[in-house]
Amino acid sequence: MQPSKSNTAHRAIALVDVNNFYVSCERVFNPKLRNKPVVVLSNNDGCAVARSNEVKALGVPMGAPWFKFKDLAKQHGIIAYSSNYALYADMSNRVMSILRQFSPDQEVYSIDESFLDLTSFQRRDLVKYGQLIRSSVLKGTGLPVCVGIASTKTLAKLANHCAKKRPEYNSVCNFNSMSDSQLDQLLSEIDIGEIWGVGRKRAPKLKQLGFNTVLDLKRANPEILRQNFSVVMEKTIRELNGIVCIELEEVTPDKQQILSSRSFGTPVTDIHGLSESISLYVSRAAEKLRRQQSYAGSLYVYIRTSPFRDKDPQYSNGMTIKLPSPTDSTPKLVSIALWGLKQIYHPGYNYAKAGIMLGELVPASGIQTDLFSTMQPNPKSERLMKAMDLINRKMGKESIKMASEGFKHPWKMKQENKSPCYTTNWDELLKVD
DNA sequence: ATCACGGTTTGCA
DNA sequence: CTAACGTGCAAACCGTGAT
Repeated sequence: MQPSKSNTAHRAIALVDVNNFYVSCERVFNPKLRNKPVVVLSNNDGCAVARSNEVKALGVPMGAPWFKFKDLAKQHGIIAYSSNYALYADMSNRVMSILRQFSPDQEVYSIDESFLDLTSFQRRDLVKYGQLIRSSVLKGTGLPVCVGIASTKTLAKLANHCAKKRPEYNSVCNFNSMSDSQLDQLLSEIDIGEIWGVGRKRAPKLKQLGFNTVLDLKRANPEILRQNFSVVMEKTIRELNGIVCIELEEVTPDKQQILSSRSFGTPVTDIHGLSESISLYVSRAAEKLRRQQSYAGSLYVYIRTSPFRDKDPQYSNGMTIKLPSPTDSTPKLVSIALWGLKQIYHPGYNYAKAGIMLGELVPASGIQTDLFSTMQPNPKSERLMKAMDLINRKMGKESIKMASEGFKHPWKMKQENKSPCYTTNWDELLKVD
C-alpha cells in the first residue's frame, strides 16, 4: 500500500512565474540595481506595475498612482523606470523557449507566466525537476523564477504563491507531494483573495458568507456557491479539490477583438491631435490583425476626458461602426475610424485618452466573398499592406506609416526614464555607458 | 418565458 | 514649475426588445 496521498494525482501541472518580472529584466542589464528598491511604471509613467521586494516592503501597492509616492521614493532612493516593453517581450520569449524544453505541453499564460504539464514526468522527483527549471532559466536569461506544482491550474497558482512567499520551499513548491492533512493545513493559512478567480469584488462577498481561507472554499458546496456567484466559482471549488475543470490551452486561439488605446502625456483639445492618435492606434491594431490573419467586421472608436480631473467638464463617448465588409486594410480602417471620430467629437474638452477596438474578427481564409460587392479583397491593397508590414518588421517600428498619423505628437506619452532596448536595438545598446 | 443582442462589470497579468 | 491614475484581453452579467 502506498502512503495515503490525497491528490491521487492524476495530473501534475506546473506554474512557472518570473519574480517581479519587469524589475528583474532591468536588473539583468544593470546589476547595480540589485538589492536596491526599484519600480517599473506603466505607460505615461502613471502607475507602479512592477515592484522589487524592497519597494513592496516600503508599502507601495500594486498599481499605485506614482505621483502619490514620489515623496516616499525620494526619501528611500527608489529608482523608477518607465516601462520598456520591447525589452520585456524579448526576455519573455527567451524564458518561454527555455521552459518549452521541460515539457512538450506548454501554455504561455502571460508575459511572465507559463503552465507546463508535467504529468508524464512523475516518476522523477518533481521538486528537483522544478529546481532544474529554475536554474536553467536563471543561467539562460539571468531571471529568477518560482515554480508551483499541483494537480490543477488553480492549485498550481496557489503552490506558486507558496513557493514565492515561504522561503522554506526554496522557490519550488509541490502540493502533490504533500499528504491531505499537510496540504489542508497549508491551505487554511492562505487568504481567500489569493485564489485565481477571486478578486477585489468576490473576496469580500465570500468573507461575508464566512469563507475566509482557501480551505474554507475548498470545503464549500459547489452547487450552492454557484447560485450565489457563477459557474466560474463552481469550477474554482472543484479545482481546489483536485478535479480538473480548466484545461491547459496550448494553442493560443485567435483574438476575438483587438484593442489599441493610450492616455495622452498632455491633454488634447483639438480634433487634429485626436485624429493623429486614432490613426496611429488603428495602424497598430491592423498590424496585429494581419499577423493573426484575420479581418475585422466592426470598429469601435472612443475618446474621453480624465475622470481624475474632476474640476474639468467631463465627456466620454464612443461609437461602433459596422464595416460594409470585413477588411484588414489600414487605410480603409483609418478613414472609417476618423469618420467615427468626427461624429463623437465635441470641442471644448480636455481629452485624456482615445482608443479603438477591432471587433467581429473572422479568419482571412473563411472570408465571405460577395461576387457583387464593391469591397472585395483588393490584391493591390493587400500587396501594399504586406510590404508595409515587412518594412516595419525589418527596419523597425514606424519606418513607414500613414500620413494621417502625423509626426510631432505633442500628446505622446510620458516616459521619463526608459532603459535602453538592450536586446533588440543595436543603436540603443551603443549608448550604454 | 426565452432568446439574442449590446453594453457593462469583473478579473487577470 | 505644476499636475499628475495603464493596457488588453475574455467571459460573465444584465437590461432590453423581439418572439
